[in-house]
Amino acid sequence: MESPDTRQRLVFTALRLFWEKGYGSTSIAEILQSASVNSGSLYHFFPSKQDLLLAVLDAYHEGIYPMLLEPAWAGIDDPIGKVFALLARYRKSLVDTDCFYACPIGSLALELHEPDPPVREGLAKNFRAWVGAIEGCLKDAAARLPRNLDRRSVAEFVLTTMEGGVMQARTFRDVAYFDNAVGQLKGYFDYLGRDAAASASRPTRKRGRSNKRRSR
Amino acid sequence: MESPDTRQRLVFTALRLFWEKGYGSTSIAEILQSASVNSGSLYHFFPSKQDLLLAVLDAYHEGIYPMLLEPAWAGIDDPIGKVFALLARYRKSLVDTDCFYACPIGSLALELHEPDPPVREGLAKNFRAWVGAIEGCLKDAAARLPRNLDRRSVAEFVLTTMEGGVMQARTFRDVAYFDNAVGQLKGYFDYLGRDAAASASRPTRKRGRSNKRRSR
DNA sequence: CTTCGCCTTGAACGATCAATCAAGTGACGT
DNA sequence: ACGTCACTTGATTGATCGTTCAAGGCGAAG
Repeated sequence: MESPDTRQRLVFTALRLFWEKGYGSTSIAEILQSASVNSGSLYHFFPSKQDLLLAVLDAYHEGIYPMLLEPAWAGIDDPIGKVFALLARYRKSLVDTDCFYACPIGSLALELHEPDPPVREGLAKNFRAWVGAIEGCLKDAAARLPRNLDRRSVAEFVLTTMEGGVMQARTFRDVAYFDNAVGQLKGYFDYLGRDAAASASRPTRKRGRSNKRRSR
Repeated sequence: MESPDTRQRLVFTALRLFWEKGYGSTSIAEILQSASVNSGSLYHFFPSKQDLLLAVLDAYHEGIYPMLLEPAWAGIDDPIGKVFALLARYRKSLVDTDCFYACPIGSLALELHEPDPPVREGLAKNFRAWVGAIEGCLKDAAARLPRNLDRRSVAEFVLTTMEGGVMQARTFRDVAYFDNAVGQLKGYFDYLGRDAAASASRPTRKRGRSNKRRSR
């Protein structure tokens, strides 16, 4: 495959290296060598390393649907099944890399302590897209979840579980920690499902307890 | 307070700086200046920067009970209350630092991509101690949780939730994301509590479904 | 052919990094 | 008084960092 587009090759190479080694530990020289590009070309397109990072975050964001969700959801119709199919994809990523790499955004989010607003926004944008996809599944699940359950909040919690599970699996180099996180989340969903079924068979009781989100 | 112990001053200083800026972004020179120590002294005690990191991880491990759990649990007897009191302490840390810093171990765990076994073991040891403390609470909760619920797995899930919630709160610079994670976890615990109460009033049914952990 | 502008080349720069080391200090045992 | 040794001093090292820049290639427009 020929790749005449230097800019794109740089972004993809940097994406891979940042994923594998983190942002701070990936040197410009390494990116240049991996992409077979000279420093002048890089700095022609990106004024600084941080601008390259921003381009990487954009590229990742662009790829969330076609590269992540689409393949993960191939042949899966059940909306809640889609949620766990996506988690299964991260599991595969962990297993394939001996529990080294999974979600590049999460790693970058905790590595970058700088307050640079554009970088943070790039990370946040990725998280929002991911959560939005899960939220869509939960909305599609309709009556299988409690009626007044805040779908967005639960979707954020799925991200919480995924990232926390990945962190532990990486630290212990054991995918069982990720499996446990997913298993507990599954338990939570089971409870939610039973709750929805129970209140459906007992229509419109008054007591309006429910998982409402706090104001933000 | 006088501090004649150079070694200890180095460890505490490094602990603080690693917490604030991460490991890779904290230079030896910065540690030396902050601790008012010369490089020769540092390298007298620690052969390399990584050895200093190991000492920091040890020190943090030593401090988990006296510096973290003890103050978080002061005046709290309810075991499940202790779990959420600990989470509340991380919340306070987030609020106090404008959502910059909370759990130093989690940040380091995702920053350090190196496979150095001793470092990973230092991180894992800290996680294990934390999970062990939560596990103790869950065991104390006794009948308020389903009888055959795996306490260790749920304790690991509490860590998952905390770390995932901190990651999102940091990225969005908004503690509401941490609050949501804790709120969802609370919802899960509510279900577990109701489940325990229900099966207690209906003693010893046969169907032994339950949150068993996978083999590891 | 000339000119212009995009893109590439790659040596070089100053800053900063972790780490070194020869020289020294001072408390302590003998 | 002397030797020993744990500890300190701080200049210095070589490597590596992100970044710069003068020079040149090259296709398209005039």
